[in-house]
Parts: sequence; structure tokens; C-alpha cells
Amino acid sequence: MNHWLMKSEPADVSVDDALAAPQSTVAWTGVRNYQARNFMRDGMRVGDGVLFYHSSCAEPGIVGIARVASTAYPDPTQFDPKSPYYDPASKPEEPRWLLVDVQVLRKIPNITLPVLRARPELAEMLVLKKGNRLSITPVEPKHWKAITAGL
DNA sequence: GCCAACGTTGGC
DNA sequence: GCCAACGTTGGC
Repeated sequence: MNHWLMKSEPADVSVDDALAAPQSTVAWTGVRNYQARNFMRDGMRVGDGVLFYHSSCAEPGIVGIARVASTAYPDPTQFDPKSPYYDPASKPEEPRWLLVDVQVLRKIPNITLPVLRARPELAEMLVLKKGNRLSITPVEPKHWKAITAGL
């Protein structure tokens, strides 16, 4: 099983929004970065562990434990002219952007960026690296264990 | 709102 | 294929 960290802006989809959805599951729309897309397409399997991360907000951090709930499939928002994620260059017969379903298993007390940075064993996490902008990053098993051990 | 870091675009 | 210009991300 692989592990991942997935960023969401809580003003868009928060962990509470996901918990309130049917089966606590949301379609992870809006990924418009090829590297992040490829992680979903090539790396994710149903059941993979996910750290649900809130970004671009007052207190960025890990706020939930989730799982990958589907394999990758075309993101419908790319074909919707009214969506902020609309991509006129993407054709339905050859979709450019994919998503997976993500099921939240439990909400956790926010593990904020300063708290994450204060733990030396997490220093190599991609999300903590300077300049990181990827909205989806793989998480090493040792980092997953370190974060979920105390929960 | 600022700005560093990074990805994408497009002229050549 | 290079690289300058531009756009976006995301913490602060």
C-alpha cells in the first residue's frame, strides 16, 4: 500500500465538507498539474492511505486521515465552461485531467506546519521542502507511521 | 498583499 | 531546444 498527502483549500473542500458527503467521499476535482495527475493515474490504488491537508488558509496542516476510494477517472470539471477548472484544450475523447475519489476515515486535531517542522524525523517530507507546490505528494512509510502512530 | 519558487507558454 | 515572460501556488 502506498501513502499520499493531498492538499485541499478548506474554502473549497474542507475535511468537514468531505465528512458530510455521502460515504464521506468526495471526487478530488481540480488537479491541473501533470506530476500530481500522474501520481493519481500511475501510483494510486484503492485503499492507499491519504493525509488530508488544508492549504491556503489560516492554519495549514494535516486535518484528517483518508483513503483512496477509486482508481483514476476523467475529471468532469475540465469539460464544464462554467467551472473554474475548465480546460478548453481538453477533449472528451482524450481527457487531459483525472481525479480519484477520496474517502475520509477520521478527522484529527490539526497537525500544523510549525508542529510538523518541529519534528526532525519528518524533515524530509516533500510537503515541508522549500518551494514545494505539488498538491499531491507521496508519503514515505516511515513518515506515515510517525504521523499516525500517536492518533 | 507580498513574494519566492516553480510550471507553462510561446517567440525565435 | 532555449529561455524570457508570465501565471500560479501557498506560506507568511
